[in-house]
Amino acid sequence: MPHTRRQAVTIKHVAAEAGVSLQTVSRVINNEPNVRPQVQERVHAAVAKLGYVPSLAARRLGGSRSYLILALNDRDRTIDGWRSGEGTDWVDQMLLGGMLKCAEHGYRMIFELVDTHSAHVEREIMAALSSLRPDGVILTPPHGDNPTITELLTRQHIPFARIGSVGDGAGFSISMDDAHAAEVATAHLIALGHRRVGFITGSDEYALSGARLEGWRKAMRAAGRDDSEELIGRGDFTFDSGIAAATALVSLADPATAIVASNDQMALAALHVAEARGLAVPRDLSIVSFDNTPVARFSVPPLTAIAQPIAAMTARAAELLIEAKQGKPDPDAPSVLPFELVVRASTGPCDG
Amino acid sequence: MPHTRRQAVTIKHVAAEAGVSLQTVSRVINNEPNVRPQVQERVHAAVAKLGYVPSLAARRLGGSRSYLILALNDRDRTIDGWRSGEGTDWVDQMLLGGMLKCAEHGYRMIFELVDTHSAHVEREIMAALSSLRPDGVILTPPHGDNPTITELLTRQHIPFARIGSVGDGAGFSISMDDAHAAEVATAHLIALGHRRVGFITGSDEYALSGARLEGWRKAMRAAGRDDSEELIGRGDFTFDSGIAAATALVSLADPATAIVASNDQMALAALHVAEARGLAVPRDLSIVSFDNTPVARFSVPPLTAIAQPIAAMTARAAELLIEAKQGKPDPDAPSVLPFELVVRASTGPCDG
DNA sequence: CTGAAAGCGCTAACAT
DNA sequence: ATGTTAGCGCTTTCAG
Repeated sequence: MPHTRRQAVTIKHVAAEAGVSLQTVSRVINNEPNVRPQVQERVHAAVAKLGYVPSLAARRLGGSRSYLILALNDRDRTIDGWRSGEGTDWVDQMLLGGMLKCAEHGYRMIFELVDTHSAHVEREIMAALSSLRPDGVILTPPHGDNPTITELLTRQHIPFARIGSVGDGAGFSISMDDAHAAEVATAHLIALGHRRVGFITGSDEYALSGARLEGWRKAMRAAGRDDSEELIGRGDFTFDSGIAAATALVSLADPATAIVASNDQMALAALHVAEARGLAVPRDLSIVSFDNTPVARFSVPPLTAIAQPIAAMTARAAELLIEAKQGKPDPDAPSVLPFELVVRASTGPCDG
Repeated sequence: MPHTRRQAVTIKHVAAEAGVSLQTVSRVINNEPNVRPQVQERVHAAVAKLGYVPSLAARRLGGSRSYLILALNDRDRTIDGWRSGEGTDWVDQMLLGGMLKCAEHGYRMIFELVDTHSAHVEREIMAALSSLRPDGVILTPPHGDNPTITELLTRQHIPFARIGSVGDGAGFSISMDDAHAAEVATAHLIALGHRRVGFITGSDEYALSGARLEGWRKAMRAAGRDDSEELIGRGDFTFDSGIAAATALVSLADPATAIVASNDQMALAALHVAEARGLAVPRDLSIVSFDNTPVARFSVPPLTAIAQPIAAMTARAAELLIEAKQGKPDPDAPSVLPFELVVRASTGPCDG
């Protein structure tokens, strides 16, 4: 095995080639001021000629930046999604938005799974922070709502972005308007003539669950419809909880003719309940879901759904974190990105 | 902004706490010999007490290992998959297998997109190598079959693994038995009574495309069936190419009653052609696909498919690369991992 | 079995 | 506007 310890071409080689000092090369590659255009030119030429690319490790060790953004996802949920092979593409959309945005700025995104529920969250995260020293951290739901995590990051003075977490507090809040999305979904059903629109909530562990419920309430009230508790099914994002909630909603004395489910899995459960009960979708029961994961388009019928801008949110998160390290002032408002209601075949006029 | 340059707890602190030299701590955390159990004990205690975790950057800079495995995927194909939102979960399965295996060994997997077709592949890859100095590289199809890439890595003396690339040559070859899988898929159809089984190939850019075709041939011949050119549709993994190929196969004077498609997209195209022609699936046309991405289970009818062990292959790749750095001898045979034929509703008895 | 010294490639702080 | 110096936190030599 050859000596792989030494790097082929280092800043020294570039400095020699351009006939300047190390420092000047460093200044040029970091776009710092106080270098004459002519010297810049020469350095750039040397860089190109030698194919020089700075060592991430050396930059991190010598300087105050690591050029690393750490994305933290929930371990169990993520692994379950992967194992199921059902195409929950949260991670893919994050990579699409986050990795590409990082690359634009010469940063890299590193992906890590941590267990929100574990007593060792702190230790797990501290280990990642110590090892990597990332310039910023992206928290995905439900991590952004976990005070143990946000406080740890605050204490460590590491900038972080909370995706899908709407409360204010430390860190950038990046979300879509969940309440408004639920309102739009519900209004869509009301406009189709539905009077009894049920709602299936997500897990309380997620702040957005409450926001979505509020949106449904607002739309129902605005239309003068009943928004009493019996129309609210308590779910936790799992298929099974969707079955229970949907069953209750269609079993009411005055049953729901439409359901808004807080994610695709629970909407699929509603579809399943409809079939078991001999209810045609959308004729007898209309369904709208949240998330718009790939299954939404392949179910029978395909689901009308609220699409979350996951890629856009992650890209924005990366951007804010990178700018924060560059000393740009924080934005004065939370970033709220546009969602989309994708209308498919699971919603139709009320038959009742 | 506080001074974030200094690490909270370094090897020095551990050494002081344990009353030994830096070196001894280093030996202990790297499981090197020549440390008395008693001293090890003390060091471990100090590590635990202080919550010490070594800095990746410093390890890479000081030593000869980076504890980084770089996974290289095809840029266009990957981004298209993400944007389409159709749930191609190649990347997820890679992360499932690769990230978790890396984590087991204290390594990290970094994910990077490079454009196989670009004239700048070399530059793109060299940039990643210079910046990261990974201990190993995982090439996914079609990178493993691209000599520009494999030669570059060989020249740089960086261990690499080729996933889904069967030729021998430098680097670990990790694959499933594509030929045998095609044979099993074809035999499944023959056993159902099909005589005219068509085959839709993948792009020639992928070595596995040829292997799959050979498997089909072998099964057809073994059963005494016609394996002439007219039963072979040339595809390139795209939906459109699948439409053309499937159309030709069902339009033969003696039409195919079953089709093996080299991926799910082309199988969906065959499904589409069947519907347009008024052919019921599986009654009039049976279809088997390769890949078993999430769409395969959500199509109507769901597709019988060959499932690739992507997670297992990536895990194996990571394992071999890590062992290579640790000086373990290379395995004498390529790693061939088991595939699975998942039987769903798109295949049935021949009606002809 | 253990320790001391040197240096990895870069940036920060301080000259000039 | 540029160069010099001193580390960053670790591993690799080399001495004991």
